[in-house]
Amino acid sequence: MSRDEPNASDEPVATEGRAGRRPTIYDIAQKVGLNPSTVSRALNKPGRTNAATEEKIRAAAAELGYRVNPMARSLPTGLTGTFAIVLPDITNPVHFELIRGAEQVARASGFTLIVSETEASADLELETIETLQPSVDGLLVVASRLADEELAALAREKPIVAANHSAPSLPSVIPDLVMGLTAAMDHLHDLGHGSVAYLGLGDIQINRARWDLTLDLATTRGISAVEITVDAPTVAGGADALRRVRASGVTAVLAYNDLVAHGLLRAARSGGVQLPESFSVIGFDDIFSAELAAPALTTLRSPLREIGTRAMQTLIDPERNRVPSKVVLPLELVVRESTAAPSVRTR
Amino acid sequence: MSRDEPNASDEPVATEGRAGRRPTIYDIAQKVGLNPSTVSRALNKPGRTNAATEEKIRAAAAELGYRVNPMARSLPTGLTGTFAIVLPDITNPVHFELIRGAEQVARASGFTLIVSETEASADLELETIETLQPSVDGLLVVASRLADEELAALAREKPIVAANHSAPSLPSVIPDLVMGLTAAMDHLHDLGHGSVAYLGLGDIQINRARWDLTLDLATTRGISAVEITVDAPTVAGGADALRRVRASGVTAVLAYNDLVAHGLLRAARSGGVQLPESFSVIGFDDIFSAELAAPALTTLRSPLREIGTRAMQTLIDPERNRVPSKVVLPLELVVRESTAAPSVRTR
DNA sequence: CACCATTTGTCAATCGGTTGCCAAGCTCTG
DNA sequence: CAGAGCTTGGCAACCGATTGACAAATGGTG
Repeated sequence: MSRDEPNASDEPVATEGRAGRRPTIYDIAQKVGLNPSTVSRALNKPGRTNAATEEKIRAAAAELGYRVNPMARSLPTGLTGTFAIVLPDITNPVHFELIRGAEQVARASGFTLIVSETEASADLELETIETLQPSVDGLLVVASRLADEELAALAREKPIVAANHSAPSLPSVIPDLVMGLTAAMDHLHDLGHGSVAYLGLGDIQINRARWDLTLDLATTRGISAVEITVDAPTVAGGADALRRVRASGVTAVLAYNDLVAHGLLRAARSGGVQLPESFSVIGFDDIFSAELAAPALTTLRSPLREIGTRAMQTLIDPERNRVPSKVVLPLELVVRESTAAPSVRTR
Repeated sequence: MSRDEPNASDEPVATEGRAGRRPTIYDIAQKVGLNPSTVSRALNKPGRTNAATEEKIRAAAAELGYRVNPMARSLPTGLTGTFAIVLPDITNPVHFELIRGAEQVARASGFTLIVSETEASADLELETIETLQPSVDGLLVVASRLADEELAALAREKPIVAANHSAPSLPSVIPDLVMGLTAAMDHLHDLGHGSVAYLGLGDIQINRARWDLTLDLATTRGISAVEITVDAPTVAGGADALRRVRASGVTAVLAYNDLVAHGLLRAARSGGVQLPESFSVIGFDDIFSAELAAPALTTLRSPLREIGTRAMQTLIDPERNRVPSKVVLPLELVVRESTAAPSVRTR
């Protein structure tokens, strides 16, 4: 099988298009002596051509190693066979499972997935969506920083589905905050906590929803609640918040996500602060590392994978992606070691 | 701002193409009274048209909100402005930073990134690459399961760069195994270990390279070495291996990656096995959760982000992506709590 | 056997850009 | 002021598919 052209010096190898370029439907048509349009129909419109003809064409296509050129196809049809997922931060483990869920559904249906990161910037998110729109059949926006009206305007161009946050004008797939936060507050209340700090992200929609609800549920139970804002939803952001948490005097903390909780745990450990003796911590999402931490993290398990799959299914289904439906998935409390009764100092 | 068409029942809203479709260069041409080809040149060939003309065209384009249609452009040029990254498992944190590095470089150069997962299957990887090829200008394959010859054959179609594993026929970007594993073995040797188990993945290229080298370095130092194969490079795979690790009687373990190491740590903790007293563990990659584990994981820090950026740079640069260059990046040992001298049982 | 209804394949336009070639218009020089 | 040389814009072909309209072929019926 040795290639017999090692003397390639004077060959037109420089440009990418080598002589034996990809076969097209014209090549197939010529080979079987039919019109290209017949080839196109044989390959894509079942029943539109004679079974024998179709078979002959398929055989020729297989022999030539033909593959449809998605770019060429998208021009007349306006359909690209591609979806994009737009998220604030690729490296946040929360998004991995979500991406995977979306990717698997897309691929199973023959679609390709473009992934794009917005670095948690609204401007960049807008720019990204606009740039991507001509190349895709729809978009999945995760934890968007854009206002509902902006998203609604963009969605007039191509369908958009919101994942992990709620956009009233769009179909959205979100975890059941009421269910999850109720369980978390009940848990703290049962343990005897009388105060809680919510470690949040400030003024973005997804964060507002959580804090408002937390406040409601806490006061209903006679628990005092304060909000402490972190700079970023990351380990570093959580670590930075330790001083303020301690200063606040609360006995329990509800973190915006597990990364923030992890940061708090790590800062506590390296600062010699005993957890959960000094204060309890509840995370959000249940990323894979939650159970690996010390102490293992009590957290709200978000059905990330399913959020991704359901969101992508909604996007693919033209029936549903236009109406602002809302899919709410269960959010369960997973109790591990980072929560305990307050003021039971072991030393 | 209330939309005045709630009575949409008889309107042609069903089909996606609404009346006010995207503007094209023909619209711009008409608006300024010039030929579409002039518009195309004004927008893309700096200096090819009169400055005044260009300005007029740009103004019209901006006013119309024109955006080039990537699909239409790719047809005559054969260039898509898109790259794909193909990896075995999206949810492995190892790949996050790598993806992010690649994505940032791609975006900074105006390219779009497609992400595709192969579920660690060679067949699926081949299928994926072939499917994606017509849609992209090149591919980044991470920890490929394909043989070098297969990759070389595929690379004749579109450029391919290998990341995190070495493919002799392709440009590759890899961590410096010799540097890293030497440091790891020196560390174990200094601590006084006389035996080590390598927790590997079996017969794939990236794993072979590590095990062969580990074996060399161990024997040179008079350390006995055995290979223990895990089913999957995951937390579950690592947890499963605990029994075999204990049975082997080694005092130290080198894991294929941090996920496997994490699994081992977790299984040990829940099984009441004290670490690092019973045996030391060294991971690979230094994913973000390594320092969060208990005990915090000693590991080889792989420059994931930089692997991603360098690989994407190589892919973008037509000078380099054809020659099988090899970029080797430093792999450093990060000592934390999971390694200690052997047989110093604290109890 | 004439005629109509289906099936099946062909023609040609189209999607939205890019680009080689050509010609008109301009400037500059001798 | 004629001619060379350069700049600038226009024409038309082309990339690889899809699809509406139509015609040829086929089969069935009275």
